[in-house]
Amino acid sequence: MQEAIQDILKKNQLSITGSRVKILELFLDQPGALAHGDIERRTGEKFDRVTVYRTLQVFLSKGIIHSIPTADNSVLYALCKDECGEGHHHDNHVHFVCDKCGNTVCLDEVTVPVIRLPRGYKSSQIQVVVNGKCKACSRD
Amino acid sequence: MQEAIQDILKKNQLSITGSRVKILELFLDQPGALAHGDIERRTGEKFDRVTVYRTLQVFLSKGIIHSIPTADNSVLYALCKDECGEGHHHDNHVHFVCDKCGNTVCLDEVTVPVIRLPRGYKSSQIQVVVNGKCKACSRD
DNA sequence: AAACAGATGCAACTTTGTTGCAAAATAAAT
DNA sequence: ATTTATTTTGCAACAAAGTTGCATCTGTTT
Ligand SMILES: [Mn+2]
Ligand SMILES: [Mn+2]
Ligand SMILES: [Zn+2]
Ligand SMILES: [Zn+2]
Repeated sequence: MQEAIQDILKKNQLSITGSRVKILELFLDQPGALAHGDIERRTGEKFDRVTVYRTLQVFLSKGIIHSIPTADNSVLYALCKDECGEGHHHDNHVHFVCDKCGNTVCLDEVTVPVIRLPRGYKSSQIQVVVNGKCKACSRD
Repeated sequence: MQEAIQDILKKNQLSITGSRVKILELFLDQPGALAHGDIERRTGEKFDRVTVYRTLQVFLSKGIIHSIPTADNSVLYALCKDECGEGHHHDNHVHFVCDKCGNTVCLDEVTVPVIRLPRGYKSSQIQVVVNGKCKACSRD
């Protein structure tokens, strides 16, 4: 685990620091997406708010995490599983937001569909966010 | 024009006030989506910021406008063209954000596709946001 | 161990959004 | 047309979210 984290940081030419290790750990420890606030809480406010912002920005620009748009316009982040790198993200999967438990997850196995646009429009990226009940919540 | 606006407000049992008329006018005057900030600017800061927030909230709850999630998590609003009403929105169309001119539009003729979810997931709503170049911007 | 580059924390600030309340405007009743 | 009742508005104060500059500290390289 600690090794995997150090690998990720080294591969992206980032120095290994407390906040980066801890925040990466949070992402690797659970399957879903995290909001800035979640991270502050789960680190026990050990790091300055500004440091968390900057760490997320660096991870984002390096292609370690990607951001997820949601219907209520809160900012969520999740680990990139494909081979994303500095500048080029390929996270063309669908995101799912559970209305009951609030969790947001990447559905890596569900790729975004082709959208037929009207004449003249050129698409560069497509974001699909599905709301509903997740596996756990639709059982009961 | 003024009549159409009054009709909309009456139909939704809203009193006819300066801010509501002016803000509806803005939406009717142009084809795209508007952010809160756009509205403040285009009204020439004639109305209090709080009034604009409350007006948008009322319009949203009445089904006069709908909100659009974007990749950069800014909040946009656009007129509902279908028959949306208090509580029930049916804005199942794709949204397009132009990376060049920044405009966001409703592609009313492009309906959101069916998404096959993994076993156990139940969907209640699907948001599709396409980025790229709009008709005007892809010409040059 | 020393030197350098980069990351952190702090303070100060901006932007965005919310709430309570008195004053003003609108709608309804007389 | 006036009065009354109901909404809406603007203001002030606040809270939350995000940004920037700068001095200090930490990690990396030699
Ligand atoms: Mn994802
Ligand atoms: Mn729309
Ligand atoms: Zn759930
Ligand atoms: Zn354009």
